[in-house]
Amino acid sequence: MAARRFVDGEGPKDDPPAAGGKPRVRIVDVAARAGVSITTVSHALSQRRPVSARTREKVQRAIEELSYRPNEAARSLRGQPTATVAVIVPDITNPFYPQLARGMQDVLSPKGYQALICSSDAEPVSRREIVEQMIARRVDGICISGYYDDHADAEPAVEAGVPVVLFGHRAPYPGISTVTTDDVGAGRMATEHLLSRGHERVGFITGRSDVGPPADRVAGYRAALESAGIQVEDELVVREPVSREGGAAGMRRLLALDRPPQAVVCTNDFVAIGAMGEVLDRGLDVPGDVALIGFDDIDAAALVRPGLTTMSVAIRRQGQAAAQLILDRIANPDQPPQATLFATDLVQRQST
Amino acid sequence: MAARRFVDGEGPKDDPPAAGGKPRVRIVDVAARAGVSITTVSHALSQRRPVSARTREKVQRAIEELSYRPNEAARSLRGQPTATVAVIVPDITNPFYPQLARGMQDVLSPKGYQALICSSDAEPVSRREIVEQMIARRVDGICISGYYDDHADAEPAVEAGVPVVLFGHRAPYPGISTVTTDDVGAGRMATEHLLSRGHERVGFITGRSDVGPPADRVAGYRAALESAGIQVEDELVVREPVSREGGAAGMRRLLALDRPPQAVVCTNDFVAIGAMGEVLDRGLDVPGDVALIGFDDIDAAALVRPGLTTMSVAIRRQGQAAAQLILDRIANPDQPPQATLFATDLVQRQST
DNA sequence: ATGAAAGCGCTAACAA
DNA sequence: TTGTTAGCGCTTTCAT
Repeated sequence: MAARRFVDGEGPKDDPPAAGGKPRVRIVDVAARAGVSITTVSHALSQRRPVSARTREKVQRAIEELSYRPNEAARSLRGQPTATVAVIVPDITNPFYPQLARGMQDVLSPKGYQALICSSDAEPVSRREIVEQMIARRVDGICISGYYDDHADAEPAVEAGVPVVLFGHRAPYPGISTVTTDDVGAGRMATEHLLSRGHERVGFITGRSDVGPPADRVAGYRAALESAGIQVEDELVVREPVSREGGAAGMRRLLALDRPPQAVVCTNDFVAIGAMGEVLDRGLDVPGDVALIGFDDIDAAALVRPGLTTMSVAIRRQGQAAAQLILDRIANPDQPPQATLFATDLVQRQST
Repeated sequence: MAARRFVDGEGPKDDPPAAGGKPRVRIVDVAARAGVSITTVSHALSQRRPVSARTREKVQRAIEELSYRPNEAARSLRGQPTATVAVIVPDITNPFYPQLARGMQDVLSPKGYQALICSSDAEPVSRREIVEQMIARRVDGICISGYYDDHADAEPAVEAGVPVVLFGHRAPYPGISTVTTDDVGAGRMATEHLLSRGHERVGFITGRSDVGPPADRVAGYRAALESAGIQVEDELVVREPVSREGGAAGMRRLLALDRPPQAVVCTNDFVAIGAMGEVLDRGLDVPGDVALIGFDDIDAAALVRPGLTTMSVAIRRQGQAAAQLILDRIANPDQPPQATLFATDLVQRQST
């Protein structure tokens, strides 16, 4: 599907300011126009020292007439804060992260801060590289999300004295605040929900990693079964890629067992939706033959039919908390780092 | 204007770097450690003038030992490009835009550019404000997406000589390149698909706006009907909010007609999924009783059952094109702006 | 092949 | 209340 592409009408010399654009208006230009010194312009802007009403008025007008806008590079070179916070995510197309970013904006924007969202998905720029770049760009704070328990990438920020929040990390670390979901609790709650619906054989489709949220959720699952006096059977816990296809594959393996489970916990909603598809494709019923529960409450969880019961991680609220943590540390750098743990909510739909 | 960026009493304090973080390593530190001048360090880094192998070696080592990283603010103050491109989107939680951003990264990242994604959803920061802020931050290019045919917000960038691409705009404008979907063609193709399946009464659930993609898609729908010699009936075109709820509401209205349509075009996938839910909730069949087609091919379109037939806008590829356009103009600022029009693809699933 | 020094545009200490 | 001026850390002539 090649795009049809055509050159814009005419116009070799349509625009007089052919290339490059006009040279930018500087503070001296404003000062000259207003008939004052650059210091006065600077202070009229920052309000950091008294400026007579009449002078401020003149400066204001000059600024508008010239469309002046201070050069941020020069400002931050002088040590001014940039009023920006970097939000580093591993994959912008994973709907989880935009929600996180939105939550942060909920808090940052009213305070005059701009969130710069950086996605590290596209090589060759590594996450650490982005962190260092953001420090070099003088952001006032950094939120790093996505990989588990790896604070190495946050170190440059700590060293540079830039407030950092690690998202999804459990281990607090000197100088680093964390915001985390209680995944063990979530795994337990999901499993208990299934048990309470009368299912005794409960399976679990998880990822291939031994750490991070997927592993914690399995731990919660095991704990719930043990509390209920049910033997944990290894064959009921299958590992597959964390994706829709992985969910389908996992469900195929579970259904192929001699005694397949009546209910399955899936490590996230994509996996659950894939698993659901597999069940429905076989002419089986959800939740009649197999009940399903996922994690995250992505948009699609409410969109599929039957609606997917899921553990909601309130990601947006977590984003808000992360932003607040960063703001707090910007305001008070001496404050010790904090670890915030978020509980999850069961969102009951039709799949259980 | 942009003078005050902080809400009263909020924002970064003006106190000195009281705690946290060693002072940053500067180029002089590297020079001292390597026993050379800062000029040499600079050139060892930029390769802009020959440096003896031995000297470069020394400088390299000093840089590593000190973890030196050039201050970007100082660089861009000297007029250096920042190797960053701003991607401004209206709503980061709309899955359309992350795909766009990802497409841009596909192209930007291998060239060493970093995409800074800014979402304007959170008030009070307006889109224009973000554009100006990005210019002040000296990005090398800006991609603005989301609102229709409003190039006002792009003007500051044009004036500043910063390459801009407008996404989703049809009207080329002096100094501005555009990337657009052929929405009229898409509306026509969707409608023709339905007609070719034997449906004669085809409805349309659209948004409330008279401009932009939704309106264009309706125009294509009308054109297709006319080409087929079918009378366009106004009652078959209903306007509702562009959302899942809107889709359900629109479908209710269509089903309440004396002669309801056998097939319905929905202005996007959310609307279509809402409409689908309404049909299924009544015990009717999709596509047996009502065939449905949407636009955009969001993730959920493949996830729902029956799978939603939809017009795919290849958003990621459009992002790539937009990025390439920006890169081209960075490389050659005198080049006239271009307008790129993207055709759409029919993605056939089970809803038609 | 290497250095010294002049700014880039801004803020703030110091003067008036 | 306002102005003068010294840098912030870097790149880049212009010398050597």
